[in-house]
Amino acid sequence: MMKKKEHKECMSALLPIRDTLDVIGGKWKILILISIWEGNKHFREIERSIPKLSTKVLSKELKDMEENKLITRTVLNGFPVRTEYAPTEYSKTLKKVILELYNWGVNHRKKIFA
Amino acid sequence: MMKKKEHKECMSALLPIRDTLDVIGGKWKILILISIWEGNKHFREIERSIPKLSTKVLSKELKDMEENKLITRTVLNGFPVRTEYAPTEYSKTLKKVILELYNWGVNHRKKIFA
DNA sequence: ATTAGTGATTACCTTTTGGTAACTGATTAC
DNA sequence: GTAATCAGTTACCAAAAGGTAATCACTAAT
Repeated sequence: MMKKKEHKECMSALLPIRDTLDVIGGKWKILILISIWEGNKHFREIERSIPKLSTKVLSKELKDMEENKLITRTVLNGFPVRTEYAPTEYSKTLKKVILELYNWGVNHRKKIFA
Repeated sequence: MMKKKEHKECMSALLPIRDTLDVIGGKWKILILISIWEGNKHFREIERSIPKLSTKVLSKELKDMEENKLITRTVLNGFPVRTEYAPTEYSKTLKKVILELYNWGVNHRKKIFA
């Protein structure tokens, strides 16, 4: 009988972390969220507030964020059809997380470029 | 003269967040870090502790993590050349961040699948 | 010399992601 | 009817990420 090599499995409890990273990870999601928090409401407004962000990606990300209940989408009838995006109360629960990411990042820059 | 459409720019202060996500984002980095925190020291050990992780990706991620001072790499001479990976004290500063990601993720699962 | 184990690297291919630009459809001002 | 604006969508292509398998260098036992 071969003795099986020992190594510790460590996959449990990883799903929630993965979930969070799916929601706020990637290049644009936090930027878009912050843009909306800052008061940008309309598609073009958000688009213009984030250099290099394409309509295609914005469109996709907004859908994701709506599914994740971070924003609401309301279509207003009238002169040029306008859509209003607004942050949910729930989205604010991310502020603590984002602050942690920010703080660690600030410190890390110091550490790495020291 | 056209009046320029107003929209709030919001790019400042985003770099540190991006930095943090570069360090811990992606599919594998947190898993690898946790594996090493759990006590796995050697390449094969880490590899086997994380199903579906390929040598190529592990190799790349370990390099990144060394650059970011999250782990140390020591080559030990002797019967089959062994390399030991160990977590740095500095890596532990990530625990708070990861805990926040975890907590938010747990709550988010409840929110979304409710 | 051959075989085996460890820690990788490389070449090759597939999948995913992202960017560009054109286009739709609605409405209103001219 | 023409142009312009808003909110997207679609088709097409390019770049990045990821997976598989083969290979390499080193050592040690046989």
